[in-house]
Amino acid sequence: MPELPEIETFVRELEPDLAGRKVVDAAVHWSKIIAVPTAEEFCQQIVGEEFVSFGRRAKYMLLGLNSGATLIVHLRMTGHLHVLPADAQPDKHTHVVMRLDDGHTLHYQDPRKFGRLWLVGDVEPILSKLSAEPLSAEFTTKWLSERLQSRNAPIKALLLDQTISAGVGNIYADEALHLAGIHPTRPGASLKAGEIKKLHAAIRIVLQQGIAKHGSSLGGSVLTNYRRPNGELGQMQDEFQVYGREGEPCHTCDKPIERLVIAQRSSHFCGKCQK
DNA sequence: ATAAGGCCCTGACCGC
DNA sequence: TGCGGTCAGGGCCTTA
Repeated sequence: MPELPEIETFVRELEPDLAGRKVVDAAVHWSKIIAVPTAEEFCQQIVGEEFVSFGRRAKYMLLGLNSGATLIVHLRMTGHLHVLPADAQPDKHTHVVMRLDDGHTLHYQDPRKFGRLWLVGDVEPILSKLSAEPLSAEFTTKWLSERLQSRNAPIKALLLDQTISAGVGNIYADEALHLAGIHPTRPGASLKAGEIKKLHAAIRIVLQQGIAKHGSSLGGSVLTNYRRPNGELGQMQDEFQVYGREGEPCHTCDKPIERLVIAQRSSHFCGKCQK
């Protein structure tokens, strides 16, 4: 599923194709995919806009437009944004089509229909609750420590909380906990200072590795939930130590990787390396 | 305030 | 081969 590294890859690789392009026509085929404004207003307002800046906040793509408005895209589970030739036919999972002034079209596809698009003048109301960017200087060990203290929920659940570690999802949470040697069921408040320091470092390391590997791609079907904008697969899945490896030997100690459901999400961990 | 559970969706997968 | 049931899962909402 697309998490911070996947979204970062998306934004970086979309920029060369979208920078300076103007939207000349837009159609929405499934209206709920537009969170703000209405689908009709979206189609009217996006026409004439030019893509001028490309950013990311946590798992949100921020596509800046020449009017000052921002097109925010969240891919959730199975969303894709692709720049395609003009004659590319929308398939049954294509919910938004934007025709560009250079003859290409921008398609938003999403089999699960969980993703959302916002077209707004002010991004703040949508992004205001997010924690600091985990790769920024603002995200310190102290910052993380303050948000874990007095929390009794399992650390795995807390890492998925976007007000604690923004941009971290199920995969990178499992990988970070393994790298830090921390068991996913540990209550947040039970972590010692040294463990939080290790966890803080581990979050940054796995996210940076994910970006370097252009994200992770899983599955081999239409639900292959992440591809780079050019259709290529990411490479991070080859580096996983625990995620999706239930029953396979831990690369460190050979003990089979275990799986447990925590906060309605599957968690993968090594019972020997993670205390 | 925190924590837990439900909901949105539908392709994949399993058992019969 | 076909059918029904179950699962996955991010973020938001409701409930306790």
